[in-house]
Order: sequence, then C-alpha cells, then structure tokens
Amino acid sequence: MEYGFRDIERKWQDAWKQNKAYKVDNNSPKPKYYVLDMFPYPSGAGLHVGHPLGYIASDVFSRYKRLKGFNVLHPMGYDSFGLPAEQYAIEHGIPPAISTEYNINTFRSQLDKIGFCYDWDREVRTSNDDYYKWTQWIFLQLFDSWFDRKSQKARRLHELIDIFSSEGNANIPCPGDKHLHFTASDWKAFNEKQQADILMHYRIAFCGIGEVNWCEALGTVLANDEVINGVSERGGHPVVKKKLRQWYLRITEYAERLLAGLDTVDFSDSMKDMQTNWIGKSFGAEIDFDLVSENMLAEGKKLKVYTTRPDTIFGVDFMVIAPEHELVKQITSSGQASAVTEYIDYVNSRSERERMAEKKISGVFSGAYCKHPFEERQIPVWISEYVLAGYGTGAIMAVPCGDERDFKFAQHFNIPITNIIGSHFNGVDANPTKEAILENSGFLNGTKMLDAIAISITKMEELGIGKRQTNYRMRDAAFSRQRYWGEPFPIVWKNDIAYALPVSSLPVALPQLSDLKPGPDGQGPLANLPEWTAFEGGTREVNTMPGYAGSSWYFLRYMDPQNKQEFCSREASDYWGQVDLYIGGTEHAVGHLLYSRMWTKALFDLGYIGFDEPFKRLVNQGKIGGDSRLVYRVRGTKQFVSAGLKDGYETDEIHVDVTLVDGFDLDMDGFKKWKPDFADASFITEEGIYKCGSRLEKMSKRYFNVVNPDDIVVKYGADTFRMYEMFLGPVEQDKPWDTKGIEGVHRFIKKLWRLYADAEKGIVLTDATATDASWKAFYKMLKKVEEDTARFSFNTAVSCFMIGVNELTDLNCHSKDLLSKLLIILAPYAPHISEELWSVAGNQGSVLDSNYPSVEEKYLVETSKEYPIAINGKTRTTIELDVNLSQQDVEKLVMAEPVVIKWLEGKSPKKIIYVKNKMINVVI
RNA sequence: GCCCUGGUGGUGGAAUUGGUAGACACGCAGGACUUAAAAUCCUGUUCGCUGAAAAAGCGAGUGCGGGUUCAAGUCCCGCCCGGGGCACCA
Repeated sequence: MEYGFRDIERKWQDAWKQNKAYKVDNNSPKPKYYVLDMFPYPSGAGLHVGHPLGYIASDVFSRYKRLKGFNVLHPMGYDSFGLPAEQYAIEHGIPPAISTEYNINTFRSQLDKIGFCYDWDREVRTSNDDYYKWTQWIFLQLFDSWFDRKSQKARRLHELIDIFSSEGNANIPCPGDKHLHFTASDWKAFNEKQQADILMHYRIAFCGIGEVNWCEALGTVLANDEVINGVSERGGHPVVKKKLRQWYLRITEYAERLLAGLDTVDFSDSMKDMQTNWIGKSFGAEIDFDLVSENMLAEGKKLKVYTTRPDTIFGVDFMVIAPEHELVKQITSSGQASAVTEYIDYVNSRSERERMAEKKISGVFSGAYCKHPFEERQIPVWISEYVLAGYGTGAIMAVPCGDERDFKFAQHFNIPITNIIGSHFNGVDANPTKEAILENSGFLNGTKMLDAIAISITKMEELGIGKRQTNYRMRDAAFSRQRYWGEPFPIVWKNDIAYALPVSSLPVALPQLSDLKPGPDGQGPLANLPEWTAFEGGTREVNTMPGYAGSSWYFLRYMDPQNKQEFCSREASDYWGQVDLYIGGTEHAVGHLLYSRMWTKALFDLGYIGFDEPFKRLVNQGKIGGDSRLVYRVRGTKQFVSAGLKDGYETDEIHVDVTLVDGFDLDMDGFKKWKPDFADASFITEEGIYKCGSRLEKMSKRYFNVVNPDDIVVKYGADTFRMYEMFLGPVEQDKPWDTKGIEGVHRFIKKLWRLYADAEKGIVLTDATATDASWKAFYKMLKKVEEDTARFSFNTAVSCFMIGVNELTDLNCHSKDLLSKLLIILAPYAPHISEELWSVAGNQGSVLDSNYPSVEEKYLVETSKEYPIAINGKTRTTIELDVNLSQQDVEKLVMAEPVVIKWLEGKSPKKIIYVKNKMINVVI
C-alpha cells in the first residue's frame, strides 16, 4: 500500500466539499474563534509559493482551534475593486469585470489544491453589487455623521443641526474651517446651500477642496500611504500636489482613539510604532506674533506659529511661513513683491519628487517683521518651502541655535544667530538639547529648558498670546479616485449641494463601460456617461471610492455574508466579535489597518457593532524570497560558461528560469529550447555539468525565479507543501524558498505513512497496546506540538513531528490506538493524509471533528536525568542522576567522577552549583 | 538623520524563564540494498589541533569590543553590518 498522495488528496478534497465539512454556523454552543487572512487582490500573475504562507499558518491554527472545541470562522474572499485591477484590465484590453472574474478563478483553483478549510459559502468580493451596496451604505452613515470631540465619538448629523439651531457652533469648533463661527440665529438665517456647506465641514465623510497627491500617469489622486518617496506606490509614477475637489474621510478626528486603541490590541511593536509615527502626535504651543509690515493688508494681523519648544522663545531669530500660507500676499512688502512672486513660481514648478530628491535650502524674505512678544526686537518673516502648509499652522518660529534646519537656513541667508544655551551651542551645529540652562532668555534665564517649556506656556496663556496645543501629523484620507473600477458614490449633486441617495436606492450600480479613458477636466471615466450622470434633475458624483473602501469592513461581512437587510446583523457581529487572529503582510501597516480601525470605531459609535477595535491580534507573515539562478554568457558570443569557470572570461549575467535548474545544475537542452535566442547556445562546462550562479532576491516574473505552488503540489502533494512552508522558519520572518529542502518533509510524510501501511504488507496497524516507551514518545511530541502550535511556532512543531515519527519508527510502534491520536494532532498540518489514515485505521467520522488528545503526564515522569557537569562553566562530562537527589548526594557523586577529579588536580572545589533538572557546575 | 527589526555551521533554522550552542531538515561525504537507477535505510558532518585510525582529549566558537555572573546566543554599555518604516512634521 503506497502513499498515493494525488488520489488521496483529490478524494478528500471532493469529500469535504460534498459533505460541507467546512461550513460554519452562526449558532453554536461552542465558544467562537475568528481567524482571518488579509484577503487578496486577485492579480493576473496568480499565486507563487510566497503567497500562501500566511494562509497556511492561519489554516493550521483554525484547524487546531476546531479540534480544541471552538466554532471557528475562517473565511476567504477577494479585494477585487481597485486601481491595480483596473490597470491590469486596461493593459490587457479586457473589461475589469471579466479579467477580475478570470483571475479570481485562477486564484481559487490554486487555493483549492492546497486544501484550505475556508467556508466558501461566506466568500465576499468587494466588486459584487451585493457587497458594495453595503460599502455605499456605510459611506452614507459616515456622510451623515460628525465627530463630537467632547465625547470623542461619531454622532448623527441631525443632532448637530439641533445644536446649531439652539446655540450656533460656539461649543463645537469646526474641524474643516476653524475660523467658522455662527450663532443660532445666524444658522436659521442661512440658506440651504450655506447650511449644506457648513455641515460638509463637519461630516466624517466629506467633500472639499484640498491639496491632493495627483498622479498624472494613473489619472487619479492617491492617498498619502499610496505615495512612496514622491512617486506612486503602484507603478512608480510621479506625483504632484494639486488643488482639487475630493472626498475625504475625517480620520484625523480619530487620531486620539486610534492611538489609544493600540494599547488594547496585540500587534507587534514595529506595527504599533509605524501607526504611532504615522499619526505623529506632538505636544507644544501655538503662539501669536504681532505682524509689522508696510503692507496695509497686514494691519492688525497676527502670525500664529506652532512649536514643540516654547522654551526657546528668546532664541527666535526669524520666522518662516509656508509658500502656500494665506498671509503671504498680505504681508509682502512692495520692495520684496517681485522676489516673492518669483520664489512662489519656483516652488510651484517643483514636483513632489524634486522636492524630495534635492532638499536644497531656498527661501525669500517677505519684507515683513514680527514683534517679539517679550522683547523689543523685530524678527524678519521669511517664506520657505521647508515649512509645510499642512502641518501645525504652516508657520514656525525659527530658533537656529537649537534646530538643525533653522540653523542651516540662517547660515545660508546670513541671519544672525542668538545663542540661548551657552556652551551647548558651538556655532557649527544646532543643538536640540532640552538639558541646557537658558541664557539670553529674559524671565526664563537660569531655568532648565525641560522646565521652561511649561513655564513659558503658562506665561503666554496668562498674557493671552499663546496656548498649549497638541498636533497630529496624520492628514485626512483622500477618499475619491478619478477611476472606473470602484464603488460609485451614492451621491447626487444639485445646485452644488451634495445629496445622499436614499438607502432604498442602493446599490448604485457601477455602469458598464468599455472604454476606460478619463473624463473631461481630470474627472474619472464615469463622466463620459452623460445618460448615467444625469439623475433626478442633478448630476451624479462621478468619482469612485478607493481600493481601501471595501477592505475597511470586509471582516464584518464574512460574519453574515448573505444578509440582504443589513451589512451584518447585530446578532452575528455580537456572536463573532473581534477577529481573534489576523494574519497578513506588513505592507498594510498604515493604510488598510488604520482605515479599518477607523471604520470599526465609527460603526461602533453609531451603534451598529459592539466593539471598536476590529483585530484583537495581528501576526505579520514574512515574505518568501526567490532564489534566482544565473548563467554567464561570454560577452559577444553564444557561449555560456559554468559558474566555477566564469572568472576567466568577460561575461554577462543572465537570469535563467529556475525550473530549468536542478540545484545548481542547468538542464542544457531545456535551456536551448527555453528561448529562441539560446537555441544555438554552447556551454563551457565543469566535467560535463553546467553550474549556475545564484542570488536571493524578490520572487518575481522578471527574475524567472517564481515557483508556482501548483507545480509543488503536483510533485509532492498538498500536505508536504503545507508542512514545508511551515517548516521553512518562523512565520513572521522573511526567508528564501529552496525547493530542494522539501524532500526532507516529503520523506517525513512517507515515513509516517509506513507506521500505518507497508508497500507489500498493506495495513500494519495492530490492536495491541502501545508500550510505555511509545506512549512517552507520543506524549512528548503532543505536548511540544500543542505548545508550539499555540504560540505560532509552526516550524518547531513540524520538527517535533519528525522527531516523534523517528522515535516511533525506531520503537516499531504500530498501535492503532496511539497512531490514531497522532493523526488528530497532525491533521491541522497535513489534513489529507490524516483523514485518509484515520479512515484506513477504521475510525468513525472525520478526523477534522475529533477531540484534540490531552497529555497523559504519567508517561512523561522522569526518574533520572543526564546532567552536564561543567568545570568553571565549561561542560566537561555528563552524569546520569536520580532527579530526587539532595545537594549533598549530588556533590558526593560529582566529586567521584574521574573527569572532575582530573580537573581538580588534587584541589578542592570552591563551590558546587546544582540546579535541579538543569545542570551542575563545579567552581575551582 | 530618527524609529523598529535581525546578525548562530556550507544552507534553512533550533535553543520558550541566563543553565549541555548547533535540535530538526537541506546539502555534502561514505556505506547497505539493486544488473543499474529511483526509492529506502545506515554512518559521519561547527572549526582548528593532537591521535595511522577509532576511541578519546585539548583549544576556539552565536557580527565586533568591553562588562555583570558560578554560568551569557540570551542581561548591561559602546560599536559594525543587513532588512523594513518614516523623513524638511517645527
């Protein structure tokens, strides 16, 4: 009876599908457990062996939890809307709906071969209208909400309107326009358009004009997390700042809660740090400086700056405002007018990328001054792009002795520097210390800087010239894309007012469109459909939602995927609650994770769900790198020289498809057939073998180092593949793929098989009770496998199986009782062979629904242990000792050891350290 | 520059709280079975030194340099290198 994994795996995959082995019910007396994978965007390239790593880990854990008596939700779906899918569709000339469907089918067939325990009845696709209906619905809830800073939660807009009608906005500062102030009677007097504009400034999902990241090549705006180093994350196209009307999510209002929530979840430190840094909270002060300018427009105006170091107020030598600052025009003196205009033009001519690439010091004097609040001196106001319009107040007080950028700027423009930190400032570099005792600092003289921060703020508050202020670096998230393949907004514009469409009209279906060219005036492709945009006397919103819209809440839909009345019933979300274990890559650290955390908080605030953090625990799987193979072509010829001989030639390195290489040995005939270019290649070999070079790099088509899981499954089976992926190393860690290494795991599985069945003799299981030694081997394995599985140390768990099977083989164990138990603990890792042998052994039911065995400690009790004896910390010998011996007994036995006697050289030891169950150390 | 990670044999990695460094595999070398191959099995495998060899022994050894400790891959201080994130954020 051979291990015919192909038949076995197909047989059980079919059986499980037929009897709905992975169907999950929302009603169960068992405790719930929710395991979630970050769902994939179904790319055209299909899966390579790196992708399923996280899926296998979560699958193993789900199956383990199920055997431990939990009702486990473990769903899968597709993030099928979004820019990449649309780009793919455009590049291949296929409508995105069709290419997406096709790509999903490819993914699905690949996933199916690996034997996952997903409940496919719960599959979601973000681009299906029965899904995006609810994405639109949630958008409408956010559109109909505002964030109450006092209670720190989202509330309904009608409550805000009630407040406005009774007291204006005196107690509700406007997040969208802080200069906005009105009374109750003002409110009542406003017309519909004015009221709508004001409400828009409060809505959590809002439309506004703002500086956005515009990517010309992609024809759309991008969110901050989609821009890396001034170019688009996808495609690497240049990105420029542009003022546009856009939809946004007011995620900044949630900054504090997003920060606080991190303390309640189990994410890695680096993940929490990334989010914390992205939010970028800082403490400081806002200070008003009186302006002095010959320009009449500056009359009575103040310049408001934000600083985290108000203690350095006496070290201010100049002010800097952003080129986009609203005061630029008003304060510029006539003498400086042309220089300022020229500078602003220069700044506007520079793309984001240029600014990033060459950070040269630039700026212009405005001609205006500020009065120092505590001293009779005037401070020049400069304009420079190193101050960002979007952060703080868009203006700073520059303290060159303490801040590196201010220092460089002062040096560049020969601005005199005031030293307030004495010897801490050397005149060559700025020193941002907080330890110095202040000098040249008026009432702060003699105070330590750290203490002066609070003192100075208090003073400024007394004088009414400044106040304590907390700032966040995070910006509101751009929420519209000028693209086709996304959720249409359920919004219609009439007389420049955005009206929400009624819930009854959802979903607003994405119309079919064959030509995806941009619409006029930078609008999306939907603008090309006048018959669609014209709607009930108004115009539909033609932007679509970004890729992260659907993924911000998909974990909720899995709980209740077929619900036609609600996005997810409260009953279902109360039952399943938070995702207990979320597995995915780090690339979503600040994008997807922040957005879905925010959506969860908003839905919680509005009473739709009962928890405000979506993911209780997050595990980031590492990436699997490709192991590329290289051949060396002698320059200018069609001759290829083997890696060991290449140093004697001038060569060009060429990537060769890894499937043409066994280890490092090139299949030369295969190589010739691979590409027409190489058909007449000749080889300089090492004793008839052409050795390739190798390099570890990203697994990618262009390096020809992609390994397809389908090929591995055909050759070794899904069980081997699953176990090998787990065996490769810790899940969280990046690691290279080495197809050769899989042999070891495959051998293990075959060896396991032989405990149950023999090629000639057939089934070799016996009813005889297993020996104590076998039970000991088994329980040792069980204990370690369970511990390791529970702490996601899957690689060591696989080792334990190997050790256990090696031991049971040596012990010649064929006990049906023992080996059936072994199948249960193996099933999470290798479900197919476990199920097959479970039925071969004549067990009832499915191994998937067995009870995880518990450890019988009595077999693990040790009466003696082999202790290492160290002399001065260095192990010299070992000794077998009874575990219950006293210190005195041990000392006596140790002193009698020949090796110890030899090292003592007749002296007596200073001390003998005996740590029970660990070791013995003799100190000489 | 700042923050976070990681650095262990030829390779992937193990060592959960300071207690036998290198588990388990890959690869390699040798052997058994076979006409042969595949498959399978066995033995060895951190490096260096002393042994003809085996047995055995000695020395060094977890990126580098210090330290704490009876004992350090693990803890502390100072560096170096790789990976990831952020980057005029006042």
